[in-house]
Amino acid sequence: MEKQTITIYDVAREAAVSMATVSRVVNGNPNVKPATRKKVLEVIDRLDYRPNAVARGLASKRTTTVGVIIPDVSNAYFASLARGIDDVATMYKYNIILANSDGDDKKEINVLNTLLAKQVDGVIFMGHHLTEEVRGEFSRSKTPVVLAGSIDPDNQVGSVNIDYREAMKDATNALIASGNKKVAFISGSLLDPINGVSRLNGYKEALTENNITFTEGLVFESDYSYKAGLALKDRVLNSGATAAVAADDELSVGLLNSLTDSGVKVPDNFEIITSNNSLYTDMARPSVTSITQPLYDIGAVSMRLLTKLMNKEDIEEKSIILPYGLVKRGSTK
Amino acid sequence: MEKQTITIYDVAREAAVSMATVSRVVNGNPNVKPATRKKVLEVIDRLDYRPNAVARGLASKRTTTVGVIIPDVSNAYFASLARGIDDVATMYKYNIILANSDGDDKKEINVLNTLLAKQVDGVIFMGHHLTEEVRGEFSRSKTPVVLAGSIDPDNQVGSVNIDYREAMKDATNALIASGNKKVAFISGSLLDPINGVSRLNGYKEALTENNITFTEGLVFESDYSYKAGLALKDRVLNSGATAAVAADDELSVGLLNSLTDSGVKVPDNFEIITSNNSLYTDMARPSVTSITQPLYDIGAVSMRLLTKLMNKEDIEEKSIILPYGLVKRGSTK
DNA sequence: CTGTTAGCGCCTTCAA
DNA sequence: TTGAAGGCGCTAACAG
Repeated sequence: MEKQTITIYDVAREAAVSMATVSRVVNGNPNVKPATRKKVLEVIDRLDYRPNAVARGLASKRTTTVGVIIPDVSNAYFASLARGIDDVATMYKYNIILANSDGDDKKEINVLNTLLAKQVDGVIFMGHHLTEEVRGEFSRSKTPVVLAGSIDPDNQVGSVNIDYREAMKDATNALIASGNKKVAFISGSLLDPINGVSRLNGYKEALTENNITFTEGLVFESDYSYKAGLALKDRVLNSGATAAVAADDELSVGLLNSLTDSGVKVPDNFEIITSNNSLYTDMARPSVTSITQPLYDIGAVSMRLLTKLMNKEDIEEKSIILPYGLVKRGSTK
Repeated sequence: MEKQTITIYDVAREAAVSMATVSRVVNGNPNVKPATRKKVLEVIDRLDYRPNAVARGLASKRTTTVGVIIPDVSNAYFASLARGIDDVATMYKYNIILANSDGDDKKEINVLNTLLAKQVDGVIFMGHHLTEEVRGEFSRSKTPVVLAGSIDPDNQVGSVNIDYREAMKDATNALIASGNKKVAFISGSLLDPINGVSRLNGYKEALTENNITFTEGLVFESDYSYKAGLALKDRVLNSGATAAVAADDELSVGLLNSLTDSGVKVPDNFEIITSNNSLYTDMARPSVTSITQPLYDIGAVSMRLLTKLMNKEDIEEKSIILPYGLVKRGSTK
């Protein structure tokens, strides 16, 4: 037989009070006489009573769990965000349902729907782009949403990011300042606004400021992976580039290693600046100069923003921009 | 006002059938005449009805969500496991509530309790050790549990691992075979059975087979981090060791880099074999020879095992051991 | 193949 | 400060 689950009703009977009273002490409602509270608490302890959160969720319409849609937890960038999210969630007594989407539109929609079916109180979305369909679901649902490390061109939902455009501009300028005339721009899909709009524009602005003509041939659309970086070497060298700004660390280290392994000296003959300042940049030899992003904080602040939204608090600004930096390492002169 | 949530009752009314019938089509019960099924489906579509999973959970006593307790998602090793877990969970229509514990006993207990309060159908636990308290909760609860990449000395719950002892023995033997007389053993806390029992025993066995006397001075208890690896260099060199087997990749690369940076040639003057074959081992220069563990699979198989447990299927063997390997890279001769 | 009827365990007015 | 009663939205026998 199933172990008899003990309910609020059992506690009420044993303590000789009503369910309502038990409910009150369980939920910390102050309107209970200390004496009865104590009595109830004792019975709860004796019976080892555990409130059923599902029943509570049904009755109260709050589940204290939020959905987190992430492209891939095993990617260091997103994993850092996720850690920040969970820590703040825990702090505010929420749990997170984590779901990997691989950045795939269909999966995102599916996952979002099951999350909403499970009545999550809020959703944090990470992804390289937002399809119309996903945005449609967001706006038709009453559930608050925050984008973490992801751009929303329309700015309809909350979001937390750094200024990718400025950061990329700074990185490009730094490379130009050290004498590079041809700086390659390497990113993931340019269809993603974070690359095709924010970062690419920052890159172009730097060129313009330095009177350098933009060339399509120096733009490389790739994959956020170490392998993709390894594979990029020849194309990059053939383009005549003597430096590169890249949107991903694994990608950058891949490029760096294949360059080094084939005899190209970094930074003497080729310089690299990457974007995420993950552990990879520090481990590589030479280590990689990088834009620094407060990844953990982006996650943490996103979750904090979401708690406010769920709480229907007034929000000054739904689109939060966090500061970035640039840390110089061995891959630049 | 809140957007009026539409329920199974609304659909029943509009389709002129009973709630039971609607429930049947929603749940794919075959006992419904195709015509009525079609009719109901149309109404569902027209009303944009979404079943409420919380209510379903309360009524059916199944939430189709499992709890995953993880020390730290931003650690590459655990993140890989987590990805395997989520993929298989999705495959079987489950979602995962992910909770970071930092390997802290208190947090583990807390998290486990809220997970159980939320009526998860099962739990996957990852952690370096299992406290008595946690094991107590496991056994007193009816909820199935599987340990992923974690040892249970008592073997009371399901688990999926590799044979850490044999793997470490092989690695140590390889180092001895290439001429090293003094091989350092570097791991996390020796209080964790995976280190203090499995791995250390494998290391000792290798020594014994080669008539080498075990020395406490060659055992280094450290932290699973890059920094800890960097900090270990002097102590390791002072011990007279000419090689090391290590239990963690970040740790290993830290040691490797601080060795290289201070002029010690790897592998000529010092050899290293690490344990997890993460991307770090491939990115490092020289790259690091490693035991290969099917991390993703450990996660995936754990979740698969859990589905069987939740389904009350007969299990041949609750403790699954997956194969490991050894991949030679630049850190060994 | 379909409908009726009880709950699942808890919260939340509304009275007392 | 406490209790009674009515749901929350859905599933699960059990009839028919």
